[in-house]
Amino acid sequence: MAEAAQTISDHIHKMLDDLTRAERQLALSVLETYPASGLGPLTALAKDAGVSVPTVARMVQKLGYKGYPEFQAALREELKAKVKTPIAKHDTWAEAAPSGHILNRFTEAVIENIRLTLGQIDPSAFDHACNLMADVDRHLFIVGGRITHTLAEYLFLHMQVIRPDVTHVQSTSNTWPHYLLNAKEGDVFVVFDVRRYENNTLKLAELAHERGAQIILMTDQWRSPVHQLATVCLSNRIVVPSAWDSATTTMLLLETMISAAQTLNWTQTKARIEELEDMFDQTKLFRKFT
Amino acid sequence: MAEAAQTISDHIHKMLDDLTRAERQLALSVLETYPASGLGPLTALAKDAGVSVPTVARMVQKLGYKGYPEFQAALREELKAKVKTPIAKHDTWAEAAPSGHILNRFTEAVIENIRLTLGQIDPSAFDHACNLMADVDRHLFIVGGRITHTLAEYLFLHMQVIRPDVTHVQSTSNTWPHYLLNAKEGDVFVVFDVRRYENNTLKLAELAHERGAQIILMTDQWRSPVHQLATVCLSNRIVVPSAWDSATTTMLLLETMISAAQTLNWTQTKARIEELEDMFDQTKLFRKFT
DNA sequence: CTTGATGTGTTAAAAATATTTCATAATTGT
DNA sequence: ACAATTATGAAATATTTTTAACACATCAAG
Repeated sequence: MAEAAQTISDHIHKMLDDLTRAERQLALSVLETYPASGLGPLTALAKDAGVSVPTVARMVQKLGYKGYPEFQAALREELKAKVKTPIAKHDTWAEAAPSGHILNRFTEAVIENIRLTLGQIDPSAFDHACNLMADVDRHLFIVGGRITHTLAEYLFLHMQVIRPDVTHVQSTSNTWPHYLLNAKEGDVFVVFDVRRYENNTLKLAELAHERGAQIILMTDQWRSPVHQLATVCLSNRIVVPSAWDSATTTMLLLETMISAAQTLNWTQTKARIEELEDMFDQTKLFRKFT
Repeated sequence: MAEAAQTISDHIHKMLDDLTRAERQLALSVLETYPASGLGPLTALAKDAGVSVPTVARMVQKLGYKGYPEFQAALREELKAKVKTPIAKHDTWAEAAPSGHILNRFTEAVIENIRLTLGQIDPSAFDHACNLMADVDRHLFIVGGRITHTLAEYLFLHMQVIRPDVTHVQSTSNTWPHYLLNAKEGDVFVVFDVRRYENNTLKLAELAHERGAQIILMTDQWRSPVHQLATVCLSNRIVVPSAWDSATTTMLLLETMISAAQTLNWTQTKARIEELEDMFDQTKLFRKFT
């Protein structure tokens, strides 16, 4: 199947000497705008290269493919593989473990999730979300669900240092309506909702939206119904070889947002960190030396 | 012509809201291995995405193309243009953002952390930790600190489903000595302690160790002093371009351990999941349909 | 629970694309 | 220069792919 060694374009290069005039003319045309030209219809390629239709068919057979469609399929495979970054192909992450070990399988999946998630993010929407989160004129509410409340709290802990007026609301708790009383127009809600989307979370989002609040939604690739109310919707890939979904990609995005928000608010954040450190010193919560 | 925005993938992304369920499922599949999947035959794409053939035809029309071939032609054009640009290197994760954008800088750092962390893990120690965690004859205590208690709780929520006898202890709380009363020889403590190592955590670990418990430590590359008491010590890289450290790598490792533990205990886990689902159904906590 | 509207998949017809056949042109060796 | 060989393209055929038509299923409103 012409899988001699490397890429198909290399293979064509090597074959160039064994091709006839018309075929070579065609081959060079294919290489000219590789691989796009080879992915179109045979007829178009022939016309483009200035050769006849059967010439194309004959050349791909000479290259070792059964027919033009098979040649195209090979090109697509190559393209697919190429899009994966070199780091994603790194198939053993824990070098000491076999490639089938859960450490490697799981990591592989997570890296792929990260790649896909980041690839689909709209940076301007992301920046907008960070600006909203860092805006101290707006009260910041952070809403998590049954599992995601851990992520919500992680965000809360950091935002609390970065800025004042941050509240952590747990949608599974029946106390959340009380928090909503304080929400006013222009306030910001960061809502976590991944599959097994929660009714409470949706209700909370609806009420917040009615009150004129801005919603930033952290969800999965299938997107929680909350997304219809959201100002910014960040969807994460979460599928891994496990009975549960992965929060790692969401964690990454979250930390990136924290980092961005902290930069936006740096003067204030710095002062607050110092104050916090002072308090830690006084309570002797931490060890003095590493 | 649908050349409204920039790339076709952007356009699809923007359109996502106007698409129906099956169409969205298809669109996501297209984006997954973009652009390769869209360059193959319609039939293959439909099968790949798990939707019917006409759905594909309808979606591309919704996107503004006259038919599937026109859509493909547009993809090829885009591919042709992309290859011409010399910097086709995939060193940017969020392609739409400049390489200096925090999204790319942060992700780059995290991936590097993952690579280094996984590279240094001893698989047999890792497996040993998973076995201990999955062993239902030992009570499992999960201990987190000021920030890490969120990770601890994440682990707790999942382990709680996988097996009975799991307790979440927060070292910053003054109630933890009470939990220790129940700890007996052979029990397992998963302890989270990253820099700004906490005195309370160390004390707790010491007492647990005295009582003959096994300690699994999740720490950073400099390793918490708890490591001297630990049966297994898993150290993570945590440095990122931020004022704080990253928990993403730790989250990855955690989820991998959950996945491994769940496999070890599968029969029991499965039964427990089913029971849980039943209860969810009865409480109507979740939405029935996506 | 029924109705109407919308979405979705199965099937069949239409269109396009790819392959084969064959006649002609170009090339090579004598 | 002439035959033998090989290469090439036009046209016909076969195949695949795409589109259109229809029927079933699903969901929201009354």
